[in-house]
Amino acid sequence: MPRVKAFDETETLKKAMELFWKNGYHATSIQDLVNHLGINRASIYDTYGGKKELFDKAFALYRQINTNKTAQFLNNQDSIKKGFRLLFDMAIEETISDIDKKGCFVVNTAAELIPGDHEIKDVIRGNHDAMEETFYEFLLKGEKEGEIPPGKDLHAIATMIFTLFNGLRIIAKVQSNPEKLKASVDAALKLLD
Amino acid sequence: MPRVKAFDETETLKKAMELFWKNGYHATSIQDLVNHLGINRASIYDTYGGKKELFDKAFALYRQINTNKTAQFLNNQDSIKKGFRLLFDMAIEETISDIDKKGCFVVNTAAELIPGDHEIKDVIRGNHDAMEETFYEFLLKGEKEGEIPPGKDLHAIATMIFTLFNGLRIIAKVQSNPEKLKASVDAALKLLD
DNA sequence: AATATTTCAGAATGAATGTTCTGATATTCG
DNA sequence: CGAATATCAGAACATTCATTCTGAAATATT
Repeated sequence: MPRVKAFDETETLKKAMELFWKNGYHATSIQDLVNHLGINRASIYDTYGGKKELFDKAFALYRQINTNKTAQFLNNQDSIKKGFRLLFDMAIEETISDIDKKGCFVVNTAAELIPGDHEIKDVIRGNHDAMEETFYEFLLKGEKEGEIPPGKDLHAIATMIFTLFNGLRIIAKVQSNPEKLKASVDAALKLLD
Repeated sequence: MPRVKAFDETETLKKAMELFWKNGYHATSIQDLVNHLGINRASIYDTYGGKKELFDKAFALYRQINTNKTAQFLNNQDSIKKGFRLLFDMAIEETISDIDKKGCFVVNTAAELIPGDHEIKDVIRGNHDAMEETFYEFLLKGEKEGEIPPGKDLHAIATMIFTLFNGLRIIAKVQSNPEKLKASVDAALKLLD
């Protein structure tokens, strides 16, 4: 019977994710992947297909981890305003303290591969919709529980918060002062008063 | 005496700008440039240096055009809120109606070349600072003229508006419904009431 | 007309790219 | 053990890449 698979497929995929996340699709070569994944060149092709297939799988893994983590984090928050502030502060700190300045993989990919890649647009829009829905549900909960006064356009606010979130991930790649960004988040969250 | 230069250096640079803007740095090859600029391969090297030098010059041209255009536009606006709304609506429409979905060259470049390119970060931060200062001055004028009530943290609001602006340029690459984004801008501008 | 310089088309170069192949080694199960 | 499969190192391949070179044609000034 066969020799069993020696490396953890998901674990190795995570390494590929890190590399694509950091350098983007085009600037990551198969040789880079061979060097960092720790598995053989042929095994990459056997296990994941080609470079594009590997990227797609790594990108899907990121989205899954990211959306789950965000939804789960917000679900554990009592206060809506505090919850958003914490979520944003974490994102800011994450990018600013990251030596690699990876930012957000989804944002990076949208910027790099649209319009060149024809299928990625729908994938990313799906991710956006899911994130925005999470934000909206969270806002709705705040309205029901009385933390957010009634009568606000929560859909528009959810879109605006998500858009701001995307902007932060870009700006944080360049901005070294987290306090500046946090102050802008505070300003935005006044909309919930 | 010599044959005089036959092509307009800036005009050709604009074509290079369009190409890099659309496809990014890595996905644009010298061959692509030869095809689109309409000048000879050797002339590219003679006139602009190599690929990276050409990119840097094209990127600088974009930033110059863009910051000037923005400052000039805001200076011609009477109402602060209307001015921002118009600016944002224009940016949204520009990206959504663009077949090439180029978005914003600065945002794209930040996403693609940070952290790989060591010098681009400072260049982009400089651009951010200039844009944010323009926004702040515009807000300050609104406060002085009484359109914006006093006591607001205009620096934080300028950062927040600029961050939102960046987010819009990314989201608009994926979002086909401009009204959704405009509604989120309206929500954000309530901060100025 | 003679000269100097630009621009040209396209070949040449050498390195890097993604992908496939070869053959050896390791490991599992019957 | 023997058969089957995974993994390996590294060669092989065809393509693309950025860059440089060659030599001819075009155009300006003297």
